[in-house]
Amino acid sequence: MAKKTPTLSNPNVSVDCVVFGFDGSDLKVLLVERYRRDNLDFQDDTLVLPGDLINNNEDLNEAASRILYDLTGLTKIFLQQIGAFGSPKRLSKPKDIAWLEAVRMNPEARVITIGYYALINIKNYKVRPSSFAKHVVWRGYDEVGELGFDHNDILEKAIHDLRGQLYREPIGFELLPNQFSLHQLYSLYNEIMGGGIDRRNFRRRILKTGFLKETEEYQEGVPHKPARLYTLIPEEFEHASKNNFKFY
Amino acid sequence: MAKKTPTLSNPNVSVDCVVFGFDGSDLKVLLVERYRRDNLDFQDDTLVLPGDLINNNEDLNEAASRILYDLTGLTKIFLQQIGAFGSPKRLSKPKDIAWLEAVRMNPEARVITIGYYALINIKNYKVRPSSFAKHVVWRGYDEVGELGFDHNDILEKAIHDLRGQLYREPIGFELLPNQFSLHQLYSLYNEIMGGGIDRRNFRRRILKTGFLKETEEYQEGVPHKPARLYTLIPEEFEHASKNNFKFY
DNA sequence: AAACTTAGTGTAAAAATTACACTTTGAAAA
DNA sequence: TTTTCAAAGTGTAATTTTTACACTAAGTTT
Repeated sequence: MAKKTPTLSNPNVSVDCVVFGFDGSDLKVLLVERYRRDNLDFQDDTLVLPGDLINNNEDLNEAASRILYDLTGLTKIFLQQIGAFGSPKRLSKPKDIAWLEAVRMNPEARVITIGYYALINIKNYKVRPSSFAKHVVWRGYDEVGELGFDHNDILEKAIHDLRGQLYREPIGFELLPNQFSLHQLYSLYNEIMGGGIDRRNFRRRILKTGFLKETEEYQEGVPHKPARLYTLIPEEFEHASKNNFKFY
Repeated sequence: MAKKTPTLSNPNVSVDCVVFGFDGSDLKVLLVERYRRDNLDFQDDTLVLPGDLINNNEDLNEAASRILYDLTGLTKIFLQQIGAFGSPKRLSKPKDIAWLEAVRMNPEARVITIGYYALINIKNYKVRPSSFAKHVVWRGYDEVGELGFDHNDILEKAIHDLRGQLYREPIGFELLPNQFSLHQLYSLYNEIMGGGIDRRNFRRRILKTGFLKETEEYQEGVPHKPARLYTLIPEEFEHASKNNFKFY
């Protein structure tokens, strides 16, 4: 049996990323059409989370960063590990098997995957002229249908952890532009949490935390009273992130 | 190169368990002396968390359960995954390398490990007459020194997650006998949280949750007023576990 | 019988949370 | 230029939750 050229990638461990974006009103997830590395025309029109086998010399977070860089061209993305998914049956749907056989060197290998979620500002994202590019799609969180592999499980865990973390750490700003209105921030929280947050109380609370600074800038081009824009004060933000701070 | 007999275990993925126990006043962790599977006299007197490579046909939780069963003889242990640890350098201390070379089929293999924590009632645990037995030791959480591999990182993440979970889910009863006094429960919470909980307020709050039922039993053999014993009401407990309940 | 140890109970003050409605501002339409 | 529209922005009272804190009760040991 001719030995294939050695690869750096580890056949047993992959990383999959749930990339959340926010367009001002809806929480979105970045999905890719399953494709074939050496034949971009091959596809089985199944949507999956972006992911890849890890390389043997690379840390798990590095692998996730690499995947996100390939996908978006962005570096320094907010990343959070959500755990390992390792059911022996996680790759056993017929279409999944067919895809693995078409693409992987060891299609029968046991693969456990490490899930991550990432938060990115959707405006910073541009389709890259990379191999991924034409297969990428944003989907509203509520419109994500059945994904390949066990990726619906990973997505579910991601939203669960995101919600939990949003409650007690001041994350979520990664999803917004550098300057944002309180309404944008409110919409973000309200959307991720599934609604029900009082607008006025939210405003009071978030200002009381002290990690927002008002700027002298205002919204432009809106057909109503323009809202003041705010920025994050990084030091206060960091401080609040420790000391098991509870925001909401 | 002669091929070794095929093994079921996957060379790239392991599971390590932080086993917490409670003796009534101190939080303890179960550690094992690093040993050699085929030569129990071999040991390098380094303490590590109990763990093992996973088998290819086994789920991650199953692997953790298997390890805990081998170690304690207990089944149905409360288990919580805390995530994957995958630094390429995690097995690179000289002593770690020496041990791997003595024990593993592929000592140079990249191994990522999935961490778990487990809660067990220390009274139910008896040293098993197994290969593990003579290498097992309970250590007070505060007295755990330097462990092999990256196991101090895993321990740290475990206590962090345990504390977080204790705040918002009614776990921790696994560490106590079936019937327990409120003082025992209080001590447990106070110890895990690192102190500072008001005894009277704790009592009021935990009773208000409604998942404790008072029994007609009392402590015996204590040199003071005996405390009433309580049990958990499983249904209420389950109900509270969902609905992102916040206890403390 | 006295001393000791832990069990068990209540309340008042402070802080946090909730619910809720009207005025302001700028752009667009009439 | 006036009117309309849409979102920005602001305050308070009632309720609930949290906190801090000290004494009495009951059983065992001396």
